[in-house]
Amino acid sequence: MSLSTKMPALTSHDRRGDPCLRCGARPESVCGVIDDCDLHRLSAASVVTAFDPGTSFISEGEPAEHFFNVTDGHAKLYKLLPDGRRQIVGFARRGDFLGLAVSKSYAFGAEAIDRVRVCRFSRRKLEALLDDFPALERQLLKVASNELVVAQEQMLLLGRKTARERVASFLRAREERPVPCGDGTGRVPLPMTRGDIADYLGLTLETVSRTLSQFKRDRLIALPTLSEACLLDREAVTEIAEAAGTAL
Amino acid sequence: MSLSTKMPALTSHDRRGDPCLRCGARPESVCGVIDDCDLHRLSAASVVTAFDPGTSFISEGEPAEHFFNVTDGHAKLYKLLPDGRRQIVGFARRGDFLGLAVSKSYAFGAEAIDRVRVCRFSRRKLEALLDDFPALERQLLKVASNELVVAQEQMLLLGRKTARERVASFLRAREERPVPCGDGTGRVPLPMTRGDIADYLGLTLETVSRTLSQFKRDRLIALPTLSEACLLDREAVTEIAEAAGTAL
DNA sequence: CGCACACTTGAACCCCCTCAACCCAAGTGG
DNA sequence: CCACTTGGGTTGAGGGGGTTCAAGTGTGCG
Repeated sequence: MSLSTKMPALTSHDRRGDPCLRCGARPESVCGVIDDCDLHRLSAASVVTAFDPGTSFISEGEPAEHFFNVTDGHAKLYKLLPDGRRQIVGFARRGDFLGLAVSKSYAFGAEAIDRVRVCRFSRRKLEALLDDFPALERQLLKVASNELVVAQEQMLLLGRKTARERVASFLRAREERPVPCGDGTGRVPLPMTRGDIADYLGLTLETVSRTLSQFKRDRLIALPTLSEACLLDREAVTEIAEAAGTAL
Repeated sequence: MSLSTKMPALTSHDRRGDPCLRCGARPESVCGVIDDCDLHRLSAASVVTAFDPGTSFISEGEPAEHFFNVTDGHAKLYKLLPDGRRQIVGFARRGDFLGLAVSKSYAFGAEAIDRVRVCRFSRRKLEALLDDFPALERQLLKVASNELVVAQEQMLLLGRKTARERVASFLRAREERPVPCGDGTGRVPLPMTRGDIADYLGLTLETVSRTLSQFKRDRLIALPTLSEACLLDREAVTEIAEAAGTAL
């Protein structure tokens, strides 16, 4: 990748050579609020790293020395109980910022699902960046607020929804916006395992599997491969997810 | 509505009479980061309001025009499903900032438990304050991050803990720091009803009641009144909450 | 191919929910 | 002062949704 990028000797203000400038994650990430001409500050503060599938790159409870910006791949974020019970608190994809939980130690662990690429910032350097770019800080506040809303929605799911409703909600939430599945039905990539989905929805993997099979039998979805679902009847799935049919 | 609510005549520059200066919530709230001499900017932007018990002062889905800073009392924050199922996503007390979820509409409803007093800010005025006081913005980011950590802990509770573990976790989390109960055992104020606790923990009120009774029978807690618990055996309750005894 | 791992499917069980009765304290009004 | 109401809380019996345990069935990759 790095070969043949004919770069004129790097000056602090580089014209087109800055890696952040070409980063595919930039438009979907907090970096988007930084002007092109300031991007070199970002790239100077960050280290690009990649993790193989299954690699755990954040450990719950460890000192939080780094922040991560995911530029490619998927990761699961989880919390554990001493006896091994696991709750996945979120999945991170391109553009997601990890480590927002500004405290002494990480509030959750993170493990790569497929091959994950990240920009890593040290705590110190990120704080310096925040001082210099108020827009970045405001963007982080916005991101954190949105995460909070998502987390509250998940609490409703975990506390009050049935298995059917949870799985339907999950499918709707992970549906990709731009890419419909064949004839306009929603395409849902599922890079994680059924067990991961179960630990995200507060169910067992058997219940997730059974419910997906049920949806398939009812022609609500199709499962062309293990790692992809198609919403054949978006309307119906949405209704189940929002528990709309059971009202009254 | 109520008697004798004489609001101190508010001038934009009050010398020592600034209500924010005397506000008991200030040290526990985001306002704490504002210098004394700038406090008048805060009080000028806010309107003090009180709500009777049972009053709903935020409705989920309504346009989010105001932010609230709770200065006294307790409120429950909740989300509803169409058929009436309810999930309480948090309880707000003195110093808590509501409406952080910066979006077009409120992500949850709020209802006063006891008599609640708040400072109300319009969205527009708050944003102006954020522009002028970067420290306030940073503090909000900190608060939001902490809320996120709490939310993730609650996801673990809702998704993976047993009823016993949930109730024990709740008691430990709501234990008041400074005021021990009599002989050093932890005092836990419970201004909310059993039904509220149940909707917070993803249980039924019967299960909450049964579990509390069980704890009482086992001499782990005492229930001197309906709205107060005492942790007689903090150690044991903590162990149950963290599922520490069940490991291996 | 063939192993390994993930997923599916089935049957029995259990924790918590549902439904229902009862208790108790605080009003309220005659 | 007591009968009645009301709202929250407790306790009990029975049932159900999801889990647990246990085989099977792909499916991807060496």
